[in-house]
Amino acid sequence: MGLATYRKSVSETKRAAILKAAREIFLRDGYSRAAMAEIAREADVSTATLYKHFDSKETLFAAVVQDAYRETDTSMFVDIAGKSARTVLKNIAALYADQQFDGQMNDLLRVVIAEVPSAPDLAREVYRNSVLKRYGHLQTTVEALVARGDLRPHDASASVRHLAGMVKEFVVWPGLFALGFARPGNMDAKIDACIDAYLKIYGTRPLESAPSQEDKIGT
Amino acid sequence: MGLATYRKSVSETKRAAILKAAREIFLRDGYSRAAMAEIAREADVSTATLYKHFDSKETLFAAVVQDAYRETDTSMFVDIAGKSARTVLKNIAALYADQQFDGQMNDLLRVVIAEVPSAPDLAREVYRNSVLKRYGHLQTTVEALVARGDLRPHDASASVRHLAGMVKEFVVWPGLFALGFARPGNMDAKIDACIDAYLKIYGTRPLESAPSQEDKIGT
Amino acid sequence: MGLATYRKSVSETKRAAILKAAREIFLRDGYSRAAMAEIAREADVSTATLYKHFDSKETLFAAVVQDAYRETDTSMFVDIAGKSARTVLKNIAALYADQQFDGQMNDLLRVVIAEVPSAPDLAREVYRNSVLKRYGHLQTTVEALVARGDLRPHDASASVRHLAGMVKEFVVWPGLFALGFARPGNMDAKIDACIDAYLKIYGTRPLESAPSQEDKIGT
Amino acid sequence: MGLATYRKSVSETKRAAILKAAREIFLRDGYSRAAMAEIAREADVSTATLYKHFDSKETLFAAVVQDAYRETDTSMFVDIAGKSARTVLKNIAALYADQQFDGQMNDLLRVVIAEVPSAPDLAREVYRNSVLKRYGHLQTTVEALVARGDLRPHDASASVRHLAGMVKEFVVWPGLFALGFARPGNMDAKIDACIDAYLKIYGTRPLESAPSQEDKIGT
DNA sequence: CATGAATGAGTATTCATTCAT
DNA sequence: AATGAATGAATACTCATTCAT
Repeated sequence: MGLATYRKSVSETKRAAILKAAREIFLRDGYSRAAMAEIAREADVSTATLYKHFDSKETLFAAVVQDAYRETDTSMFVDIAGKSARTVLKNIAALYADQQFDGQMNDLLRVVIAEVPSAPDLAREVYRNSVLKRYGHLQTTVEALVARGDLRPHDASASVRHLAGMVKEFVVWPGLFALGFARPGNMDAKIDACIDAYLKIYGTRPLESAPSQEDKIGT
Repeated sequence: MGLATYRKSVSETKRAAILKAAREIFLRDGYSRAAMAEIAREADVSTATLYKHFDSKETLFAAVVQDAYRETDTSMFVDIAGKSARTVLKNIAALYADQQFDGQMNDLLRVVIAEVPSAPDLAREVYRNSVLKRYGHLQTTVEALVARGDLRPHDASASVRHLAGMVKEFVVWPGLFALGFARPGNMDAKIDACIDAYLKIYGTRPLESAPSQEDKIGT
Repeated sequence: MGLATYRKSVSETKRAAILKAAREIFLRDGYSRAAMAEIAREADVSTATLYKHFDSKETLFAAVVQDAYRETDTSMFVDIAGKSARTVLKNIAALYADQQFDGQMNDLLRVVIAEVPSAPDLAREVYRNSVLKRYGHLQTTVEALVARGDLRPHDASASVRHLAGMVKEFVVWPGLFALGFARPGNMDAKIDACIDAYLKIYGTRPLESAPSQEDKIGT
Repeated sequence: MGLATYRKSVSETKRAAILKAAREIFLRDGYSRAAMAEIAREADVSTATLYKHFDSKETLFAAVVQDAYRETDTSMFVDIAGKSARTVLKNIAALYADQQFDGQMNDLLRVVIAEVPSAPDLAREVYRNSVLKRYGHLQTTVEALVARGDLRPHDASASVRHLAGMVKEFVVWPGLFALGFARPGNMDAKIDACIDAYLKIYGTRPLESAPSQEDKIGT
């Protein structure tokens, strides 16, 4: 049994190494240009071993994507107790931005989008499990804020998408068009401005602790 | 000269046929999977003729993209005279949506995004000439509405991106994750909701002719 | 008839332009890499016109070669009257060297040799009409020198090849291995040394006007 | 390790088969006309395997050339002890002729020369490692003969090239102009005549064991 | 169980030659 | 007679996947 355990752990190690290498290569080269042989070399395993773990290039890619989203998707629940609506929303947005930038989510998203014609199921799954699931979390939070009286009653399912759309405009969209798009210095101010806009519509208080954001916003 | 004219017209015809076929194949298969031979066959020319017109696969793809954007980018100026802010913004949004859906812009965008690692210049150019240029047009219009007193004075360069972000969330974003994403039936209502949100923040009048949109919005 | 003459002269002009362009391109790129389209462009004619004059690439190449050799092969007769054997042989060798270097003969030779597998007849013809014919001329001259008593009686058909072999070693051989091999500064001294060696064997006089060549020769 | 050894031997076998096939095809068709697919077929491997062993057509060709010269270049040292100058030189010349004819060196040389425009480095290397190196060996031998008193003191670096030039005239030169030029029956007599000429200039003894070569020489 | 050599189908690109005007 | 656009066959090279050891 000790042997079996040992073997299993070795196997798991290799699997992790393959996933790491594959992520790197897929992100750098895109799906089509990524070569299985290079992934194997980078992971320091033989191609045969690679195929022992993942049936095909497609399977491997799907695993890379799942793996990347597994790290992120649960972490967006926040405790609203003792925090203003603004603070809560800012925290969530900051978390989201962190994930996009630090986890190379934009690069990954780009590859997933690229493979829509040949892997439509994967893209749909990513959309559901990542995009829509986040909206769900956000909506739950927003509804809690409404219940607490920090936000006016409204259709939260629509408002969260408005908010998300505004934030993505700065956090995701430019990253789709450039490799390695990094967090600009004024990112926080831009996100603040989105939340301000949101609170102007749905907030119950005049403009709680509103920073004079208008002068900070430029391009 | 008759000969030259004849040849030119034949050549133009073939060029157009190639572009059409290339667009179709690129949109269907993505860049990497698209085969020059198939494009040639679809355009009913030989591969050599194809290469007479376009130096390489990359060049051809760039031409397809330019071609697609040429059809759209000039058409977003609207006359605001005699129209309410809401009407003006709705018209622009509708125009944008039309372009995205009818011109297969989402599919094209996906392919451009896919090629960021290998054709970063093309992507940057698309981002500039298409995305940013549209924001410029929209900003001009918004500033005119401000000048007319329909909107409150504000940083229009930021607000147009907020508006665009909200609209894209419904018009573009889902289209990146699915082949042939078509305009959903409730698209107009969703766009209306975005504009309502925008006018709630920047509008000068209470809520001019506001439709009760909230009950129409679901998923 | 005036018209016919005009046309003919135009045609001849074009033919000459094609030959000139073809020679240039063939010498620069070799046979296989030379492109008919580029030759036509360089000659400022259409490809169709090119094919009107020369049936095929092979035909054109053969014509280029014939043309090149036509300019040179008749000019090696020299008048021995009033000149020493040394002077006569030096003149001939100098003439030969001039032809090889100025007429780009080495480059041409290289292309002919390259095409032996696909154009054996052409190579054989070049060998006969150029190499062997020159030997014939040289032999005639040598026999005249023998008759005059400047050289000892011997098998001139063999001796001329020995002389030619020695000279080629310096004049032709290195040129086959390098593009654009130019006449080195010490070429004359090297040729003199070959002729000295020749005269040591076949000369009748001790060493008529022998320059102390040994110190000049190095590599 | 048994596995590694096995694989290595299989790999070496394939590599050798590829080199053999490539040599054959290159010699037969020349560089440009030779097709990698045909070489692979002839070697009974897939094209991919071929490319595993040799990065490109150029690399393969260079390897073929190196391989051919590796077989020959070390073998030209001869022991002069107890042999007359004539015998020594004859042995060397015979060795050289054997290499040229048996090793298909003339055919190979032709292909190398053909590729001068596109692979100048390879040609230069062949010239240095093969042509010039041989001259060096020959010069060493000649200087030993001078030291022993069999040849008169002279500039050996020049004289060996004269000798080589004379021999090449018969052994190499015609072979460049015809595919599969084989050793003619009178080759030995022709080579003898070259050595006779050489000894007439540089030999110290009247004409040791001189065969009456003059009647044997024709064309 | 791991290996890495071998596969063969697939692709972008070139070029000698023809033909409708 | 001259044009130059069009052809289609040919070719170097790549890569996901398999299999004998």
